[in-house]
Amino acid sequence: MPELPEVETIRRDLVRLVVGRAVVAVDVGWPGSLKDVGPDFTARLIGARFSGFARRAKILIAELDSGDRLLVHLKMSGRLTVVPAGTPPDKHTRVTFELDSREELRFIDMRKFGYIKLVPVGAPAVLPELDRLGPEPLAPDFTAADWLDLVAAKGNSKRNVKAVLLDQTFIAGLGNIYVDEILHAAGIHPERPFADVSADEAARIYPEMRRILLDAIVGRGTTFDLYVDGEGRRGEYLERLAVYGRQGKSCRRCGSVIEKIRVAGRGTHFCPECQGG
DNA sequence: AAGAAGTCCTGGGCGC
DNA sequence: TGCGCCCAGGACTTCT
Repeated sequence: MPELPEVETIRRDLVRLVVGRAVVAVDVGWPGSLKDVGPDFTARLIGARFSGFARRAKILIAELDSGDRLLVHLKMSGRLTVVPAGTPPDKHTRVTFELDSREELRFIDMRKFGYIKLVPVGAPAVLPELDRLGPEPLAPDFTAADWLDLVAAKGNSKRNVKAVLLDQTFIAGLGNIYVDEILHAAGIHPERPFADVSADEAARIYPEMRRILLDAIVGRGTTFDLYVDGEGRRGEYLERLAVYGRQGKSCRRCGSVIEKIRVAGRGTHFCPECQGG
């Protein structure tokens, strides 16, 4: 389940492996992966050269020298990997971009939740997928004061704190794994109503959020299930997780048994001692 | 209108 | 052994 650190890891891999490469062919094995794409999808990509890869929240933005862009959302099970041409096909390969380097950029997505959307050159500058997103937690100009302003603006929400942190329009890029990790590090129970979170507690979230996301990027992401980086390697942050997937095990900080409950429709892991019962 | 619930999808794990 | 059931979850749509 790629979240901000996993998508950022893939982005960096693709900058290294794919920028400068031209598309020589496109094979669409499952058209359902393509979103708002016309019949000219394949034709307008062939001959175009990848010029850069950006990221906004969990969305990867491939930039082509034609001015076209591809928005890629991996959702639950999506993968983007670069393999030598002729590598035996993965069962769940949905779209393959053959490159002029005798390599292939493959979009693999077992659960078919992910998508690739073509944004043609000259399209309106405001894109609905990106426009509604909240701030990037790791942006250099996103300060602790900005975070507290954000919290204050949402301060009367009756939703629990986990649901708010998962809300991409509030803060962008967090998903189920890292929200559990951040709330544990900040010592806040995931079911607490957001409106009841004190200013001190809210202030604790900011540094923990930044530290955990940065550490996870350094570790090349978390492979819990299907995630791999641009070269097909697993992320190393799994072994550093404090609570996610550790139900029944002892808390690394206090030794209490980690619990798993359901919050905001998501499996939610927390320490009853560190996070206040 | 905020917030909750339903929806999409597949494979793995479980109980019987 | 094999079948059916439930679970995983991001974010959009539908409901209350």
